[in-house]
Amino acid sequence: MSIEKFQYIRSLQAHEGQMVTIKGWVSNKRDSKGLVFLIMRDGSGFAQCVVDAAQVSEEIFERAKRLTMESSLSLQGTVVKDEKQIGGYEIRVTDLEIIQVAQEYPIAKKEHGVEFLVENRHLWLRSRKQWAMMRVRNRVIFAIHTFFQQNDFLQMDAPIFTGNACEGTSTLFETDFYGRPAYLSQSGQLYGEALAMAHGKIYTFGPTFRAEKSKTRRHLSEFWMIEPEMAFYDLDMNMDLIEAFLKYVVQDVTAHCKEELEILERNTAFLENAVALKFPRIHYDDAVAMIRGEKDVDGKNSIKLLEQDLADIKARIAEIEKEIADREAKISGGSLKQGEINFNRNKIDTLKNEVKELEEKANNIPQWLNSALNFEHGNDFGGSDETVLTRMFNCPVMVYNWPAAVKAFYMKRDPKDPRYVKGVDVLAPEGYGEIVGGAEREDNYELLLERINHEQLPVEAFDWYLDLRKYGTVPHAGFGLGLERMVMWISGGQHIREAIPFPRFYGRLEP
RNA sequence: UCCUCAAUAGCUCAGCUGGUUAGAGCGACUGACUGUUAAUCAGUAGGUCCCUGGUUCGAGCCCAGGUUGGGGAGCCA
Repeated sequence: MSIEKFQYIRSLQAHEGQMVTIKGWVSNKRDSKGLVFLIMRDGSGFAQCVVDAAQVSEEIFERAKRLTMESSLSLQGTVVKDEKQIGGYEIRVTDLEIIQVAQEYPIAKKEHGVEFLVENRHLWLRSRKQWAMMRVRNRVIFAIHTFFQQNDFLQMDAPIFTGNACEGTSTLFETDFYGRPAYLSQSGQLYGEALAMAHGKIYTFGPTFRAEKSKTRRHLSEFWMIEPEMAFYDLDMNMDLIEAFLKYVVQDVTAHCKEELEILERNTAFLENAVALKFPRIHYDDAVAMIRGEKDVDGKNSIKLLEQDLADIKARIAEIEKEIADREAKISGGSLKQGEINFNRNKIDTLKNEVKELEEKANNIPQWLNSALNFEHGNDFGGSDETVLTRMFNCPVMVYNWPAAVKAFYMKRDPKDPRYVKGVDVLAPEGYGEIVGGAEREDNYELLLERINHEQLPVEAFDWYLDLRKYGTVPHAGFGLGLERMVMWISGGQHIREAIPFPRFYGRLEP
């Protein structure tokens, strides 16, 4: 594009040795008598810009000195290669215009608490890790569209206002629709099925809403879901598609977001290995046996692994506590310089936080163990059961053929054993939980009607949906992917609220 | 809704067994320093100890109730 008369940090490489104009913000600053080091960010990346009193006029040097964190400016300078720098290049400044000297910026370089950061989400988004996370999200979205478009899927949108609860289970947000109650959609799937009967292969990509009072790092009240629906697909084809799709997205993101994943300190070797493996497909019955520890996988036992994890965490806590005590002894020893004392204090702060998190984990594991050991065949998996199961694998696992009682009415019965439905859940490794839920749909009018009645759902609300089984019904299948959970897994983040620009969850409506 | 942990300076935290005027680091501000990578060094300002009630000669600390937040369960992507 030739609209801009300035350059972006991302493209500095192409301008080595040349004069460039950069417009952006001060993300950090260090100065001494004759030098000011500005870490500039311009949205495309970060770069150190050096203002040398010997090289610029007194006025320009004074301007550089006046800059505060997050001040906005435009500067010119020469691009110089410097391996030590973030992007590999730095800028020797020759001219500098201040756009605004920012007021005291609330987000400091030091660690902050979660609540403070979420409260300042509109500013937090500027910091390096959040910047990287949003770029990963962007690439995930792009890869999803690319995959489906290249495979002849049409993107079609489902409505957000709905008159009925599609699954009737989860809690819905109620709104007023011209005097009638309407609900914010919790899935576009039923509409996706109608669209698949018109276009063959489609996918929806839109926001969904769940009024669950969940307070965990895996839940949001508003999140984005991708729901493909394919005519003439059965469960096996569905699973083939899910596997190919997930692998494509992961490979595309790891190939195109190297810098971002590095900033996020993501272990990409794990991801690359995960998508090189064939995703295990496990029958529900086998999964239950594995969770209970009755069935080993490659010599690994779920219960023993969990017990080992607990022991490891406890050992780690003891280790950290010893380090904290050592550092405290050093500080009170009195022979340290101020700088060393500060360094040790900061280190102790970080270590204490780590202990806090480990202790929370250690508190939860016994409950998880209990839940795994006493898991009853026929139940749905809880969050901890998923973790217990996926802990044994280094890639996503697919659990298929679920007990009909715990799954939605629209899932097709397995003709070989009608106690089960042809549904599949894909569980991400490393504790990220369920990222995909899918199924072959019930395509028989009578059986579907029977299920709707059995679940005591209002039949009249499903008239149009039942129509799909009257006018040329065909076998079909589809699935739903939670965008933020996918972003979380790929980026290795700790909390789903970091995977969406402005998270909405229980108790959080601003900013 | 349940279990569990927490709330002290703008931020992250310390504050011992209940005892006089509540501390540190970071950030901000002033100054020193030619290459820093969370720079360093000296100094200055900055407090409704979440709220209400109680116990006590005396409460940041103990008790009761509440509010807000973290983690988990349930539910789910």
